[in-house]
Amino acid sequence: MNNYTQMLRNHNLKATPQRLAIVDMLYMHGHMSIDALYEVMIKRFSSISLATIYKNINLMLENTFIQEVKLPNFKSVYELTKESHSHTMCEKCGKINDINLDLDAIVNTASTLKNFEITKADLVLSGVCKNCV
Amino acid sequence: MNNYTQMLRNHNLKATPQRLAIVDMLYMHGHMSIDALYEVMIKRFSSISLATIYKNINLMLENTFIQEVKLPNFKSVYELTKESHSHTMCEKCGKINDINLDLDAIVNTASTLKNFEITKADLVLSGVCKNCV
DNA sequence: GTTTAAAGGAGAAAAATTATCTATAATCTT
DNA sequence: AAGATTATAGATAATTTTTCTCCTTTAAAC
Ligand SMILES: [Mn+2]
Ligand SMILES: [Mn+2]
Ligand SMILES: [Zn+2]
Ligand SMILES: [Zn+2]
Repeated sequence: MNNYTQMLRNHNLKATPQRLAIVDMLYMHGHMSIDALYEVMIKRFSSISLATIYKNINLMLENTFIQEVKLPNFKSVYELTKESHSHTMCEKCGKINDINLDLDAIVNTASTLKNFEITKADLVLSGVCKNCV
Repeated sequence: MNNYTQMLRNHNLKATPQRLAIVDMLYMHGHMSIDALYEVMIKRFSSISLATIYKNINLMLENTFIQEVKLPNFKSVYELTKESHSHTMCEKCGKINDINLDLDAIVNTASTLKNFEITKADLVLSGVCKNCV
C-alpha cells in the first residue's frame, strides 16, 4: 500500500485507481485546471467520465485534501494541500509557481486596522517570468 | 450630462440607461456579483436581459472600467476600477471590504527571489469581521 | 469469498455564459 | 433639430460548465 493510498484513506476517501491517478497528476504537475486534469486522466483511463473528475475534485476540496487557487483572468487550478503559500503567475506563459512569503506583518496590520480576525491570506502575484521577458 | 456618462464615453461606451444604472449600483454597493447586480437591475428595468448584464460586465472589464475580484469559495464580484487595493472578506456574513495595504516590500522580495517582473498583486484576506465574532 | 457501502461511467439535467438576430436608442453629421 | 449611422437591448437559441441520476462495478471490511 503506497503513500497516496494511505493519504486518501486518512481523509475518508477510498483509494480508487482514478483517485490515485488524480493525486499523482497533481503531485507531478503541481497546479492543474479541471480541463488539464481531464486531458491527462483520459490518457490513463480512456473511458473516465468528466463527472468523475468533478466529483473527486469537489470531494477532495471538502476534505481539504486539495486546494483551489483562483487566478485573475484564468480558470481555477487545483493543488495538493500543503503549507500555506502564495503564488506567482506569468501572464505570458501561464506558468504558476509557489512562493513562500512572510505575510505576518501585513496580516497583523490589516487585522488591527479593520478589527478583523484573519484566518487566511490568498495572494497571487501576476507578471512576467524570467523565461518570458 | 452627468459624471458617469462622461466616464463611460471616455471608455468608448455609449451611456445607456442600463449602463448608467450598473455604474450607479456598483458605486453604491461597492462589490457585486453578477446575480446581485441582476437582482437590483431587474427592479429598475423590469425587462432587462441577463445577457445585457453579462455583455456589459465583459465590455467594462475589457475597457478596465471595472475590475473582477475573485474570492475563495464564493462567486466573483465586480467593482469600479480604482487605485490598486486589497480586500477582506468575512466568511460569516460575506461582507467584502477594501483595504489599503503597502505590499511593496513583499512584491520586491518576491520579484528578486524569483526573478519575476510583477505587475499586479491580488490579495484577499478571509476571516471574521468585527460584527460576526 | 461474501457483504456492503462507496465510487465510476453514461448520459440527462441544470446552471452559467455567450452568440444571434432585430428593433430601438444613442451619438454623429449636417 | 432632423436624419443618418452605429452600437446596444432584449428575446431567444446555443454553447459551455457543472451537477445529478441511475445502474454497474469495485474497494474495503469481515
Ligand atoms: Mn501552490
Ligand atoms: Mn475593492
Ligand atoms: Zn512566462
Ligand atoms: Zn461578518
